[in-house]
Amino acid sequence: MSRYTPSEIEPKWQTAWRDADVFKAVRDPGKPKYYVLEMFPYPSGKIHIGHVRNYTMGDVIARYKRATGHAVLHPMGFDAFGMPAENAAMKEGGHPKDWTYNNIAVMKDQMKPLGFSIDWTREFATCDPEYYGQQQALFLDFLEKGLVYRKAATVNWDPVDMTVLANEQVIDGKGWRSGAEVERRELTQWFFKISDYSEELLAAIDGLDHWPEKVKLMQRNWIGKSRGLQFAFERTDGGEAIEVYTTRPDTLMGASFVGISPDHPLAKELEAANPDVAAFCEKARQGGTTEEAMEKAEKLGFDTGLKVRHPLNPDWELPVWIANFILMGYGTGAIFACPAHDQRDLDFCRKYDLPVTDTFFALDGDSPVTDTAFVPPKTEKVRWINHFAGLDIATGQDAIDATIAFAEENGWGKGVTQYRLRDWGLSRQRYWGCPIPVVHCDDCGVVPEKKENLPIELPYDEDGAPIDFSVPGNPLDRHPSWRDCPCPACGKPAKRETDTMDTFVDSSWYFARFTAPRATTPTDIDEVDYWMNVDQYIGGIEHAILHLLYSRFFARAMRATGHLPQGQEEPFDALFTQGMVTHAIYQTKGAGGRPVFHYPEDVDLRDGSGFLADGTEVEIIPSAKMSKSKNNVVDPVNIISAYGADTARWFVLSDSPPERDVEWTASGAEAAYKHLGRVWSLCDRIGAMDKDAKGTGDDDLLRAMHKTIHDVTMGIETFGFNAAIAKLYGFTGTLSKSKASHAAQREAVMVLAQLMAPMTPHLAEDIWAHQGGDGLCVDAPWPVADEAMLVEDTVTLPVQINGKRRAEITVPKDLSKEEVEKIALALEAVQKALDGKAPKKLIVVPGRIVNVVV
RNA sequence: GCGGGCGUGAUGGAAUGGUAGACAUAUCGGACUUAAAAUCCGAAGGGCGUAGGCCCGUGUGGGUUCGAGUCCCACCGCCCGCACCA
Repeated sequence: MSRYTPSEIEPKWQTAWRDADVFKAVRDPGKPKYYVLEMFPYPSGKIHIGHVRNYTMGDVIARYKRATGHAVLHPMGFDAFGMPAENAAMKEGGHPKDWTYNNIAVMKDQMKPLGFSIDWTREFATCDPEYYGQQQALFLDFLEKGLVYRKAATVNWDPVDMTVLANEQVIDGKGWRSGAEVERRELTQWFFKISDYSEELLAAIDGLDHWPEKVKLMQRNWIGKSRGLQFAFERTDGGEAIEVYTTRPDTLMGASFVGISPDHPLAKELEAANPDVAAFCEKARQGGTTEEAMEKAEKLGFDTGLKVRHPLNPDWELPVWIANFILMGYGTGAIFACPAHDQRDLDFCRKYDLPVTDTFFALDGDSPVTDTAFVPPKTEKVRWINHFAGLDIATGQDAIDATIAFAEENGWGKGVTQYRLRDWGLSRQRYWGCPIPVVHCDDCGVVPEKKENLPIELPYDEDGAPIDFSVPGNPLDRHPSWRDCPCPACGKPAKRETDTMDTFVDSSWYFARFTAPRATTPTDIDEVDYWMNVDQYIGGIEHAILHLLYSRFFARAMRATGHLPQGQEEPFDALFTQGMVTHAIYQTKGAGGRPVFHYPEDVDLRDGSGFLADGTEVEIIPSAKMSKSKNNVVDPVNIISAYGADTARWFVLSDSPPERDVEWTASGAEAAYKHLGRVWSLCDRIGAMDKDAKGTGDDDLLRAMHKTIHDVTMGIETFGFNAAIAKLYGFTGTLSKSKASHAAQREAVMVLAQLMAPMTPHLAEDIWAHQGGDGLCVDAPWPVADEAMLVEDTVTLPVQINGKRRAEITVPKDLSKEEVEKIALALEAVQKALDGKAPKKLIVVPGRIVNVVV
């Protein structure tokens, strides 16, 4: 052995691990269990360098936990349903199923050379009938428990593609694929009753001690709990009173008008009777339901001519308007407006010339502004100028609480808790998804499919003819025979539900399925009881809300239906959100000033500038997200063939903290490769030494080794992979300069191999074998730092004068404070500073520092 | 608008309130070489000084402390999330 050749050693050790079956997850009552999971990939057909970083982090944890005596579960699968497969079929022909399984095969071929410690026997794809059949069983259990229901809902409808679009698929009010103006349509859809758990999902966030604060906050905001007052405005015409909800009941004395949503029952009633109202509501409903669309929408109002009475003063009449900015889905779909203390209401009132009261709140010692609405802060002291009978002065939240109490006492309103969280609409008018296992029968209505008929499989073809995916709409809907089936209740001919489930459903319970992937029920209680929860979950911040919230809901719904034991309703004990791998963009200006993007291999980097072959300087935009159109994508396959998996793994962990983005640079990858080569030659050199060679500095080397064990262990435990790698660089340097005995150097290099093993497992294994280690490195227990070796006999203390370092002294580690003081005071620099006077103060922190205050 | 996070050399970044800039990249110098590459050794925050050394320095300003990159307050800048939610 003389050269580091990853292309030889990596396959060799992967074979050795496979032959020894070392990564099979085995329940072992004698060991603590550890379940580490990375968010599983969508099988796009190519692994991305971001996947490499994600799975490498998980692999470091998994290998480390294995070495520290845990029974580890580290599985992998594919989140395989979804639109890209259908889009590919539409564009290029072929079948979504073939496309998906081909991609899975290709991606596995790309992942396996990376040497992850994955138990591949547990692999599944969510499009396997075996998996989605169990998902259908879960659905039926949820249905029975009342956790799934059908209702009419407003959705984004693409009239050309004839499908519902998710909000993200609506761009500027148009369908992202067809370009057609999106309509809002009432459709009967299936919903998960996630709102049943609003309070529980919110409250339990407090217990997620090992989740990023940022993610917890995003979830709290998403659930959006608010406390307010609900009450009714009586109509002067004696019609049904209008219920409104407000979080600022304290502004009631400034009410100007009552507004209702165009989707409010009253608006619909008026619409039927009056074409003008109908025309307005039609206009108001236009545009998508996206935030973007609503942001741009102009505020529109329509005076219904109706009047209501103020609850505190029957003589005070307010007009009723229909306004496009009022959402039917929040509160009661009706509001009262207080222009003095709400900017949006003020804008509306000015536009339509509605009454505006004086402000009646003021900050203490501060006069309210008159041209813009003054929003009384909830948290600060506010003086309440006008007041209700019996209520005088209140401050902030107290004013709100007082008004609610006042309304309840007087019987005209009640305190209500609202959540922003909506029930989860799961119906998709798509082929490539999990069929919803229900049947529509003319006599029996909506009937659940019998469990023994599961899985309800997607039809591959149309009774022998290929399915035509180029026709818009859902192929299931026009399938000649798949729809037809007997009613599970009465046996008469009936029709299947043709909607499929949102793909987020698939990823909401896969973590539980990994514990028993071949079970004939959704979960095996013994297995989930042993392996769940996921001890460490790792993935991108982009899933901070939906995927994680849905999974938390699913765990609760699975608990309610007996698929998870009590106490496992929070599936992820610890969550880590990793940053992206970025790459610089190299661009020049082309015709018409349009940017032209250049591939990294076409750019010559010198002194921080980049040049093309013809000498043109390129503009370098650092740290950009990788994008095909910007020509800055790094393909892991190329990296592995050039440098090997260990280099790729080492590099994506080095330099940047794992939660932050890391910029891929050619020089950085090159440096990682060189370093691994140096470690290799070091091992080679030590292997060639005379076995009985004596040397000097054994103690120093072994102390450095134990310090490194300590630091690297801490680094891995705290996700400080970049810092752990820096320590390993340092220790490699120490070892390469060491003149210690062969025995000491051999010990050091074997520990080095073990410490590097989670990051660069193949290299570690090879060093281990070369030095004659027992068995496989992967089976060796993690080295333990000897506490005694971490403490030096002598310590070097900095001596500060007034907090600035001026000298240092080297003293025995347990020298008394008094002795240290004496030595410090005797220093020339200290004597000079003291100038014959006694120090004002003398601080000695043993083993740390001396500070002389003059 | 609301909420959160982050500002450290040329660059990515280290640093339980205790020697700021570990480690790495880029740069420069040296060794080896006919030469280059590779490899190895070394320098390097800024300023002043021949030197011993001194002064300044973690976005800006203040505060707490013997001591602040780290804690507190205000401001500036950047990034992210949410948002017609009544």
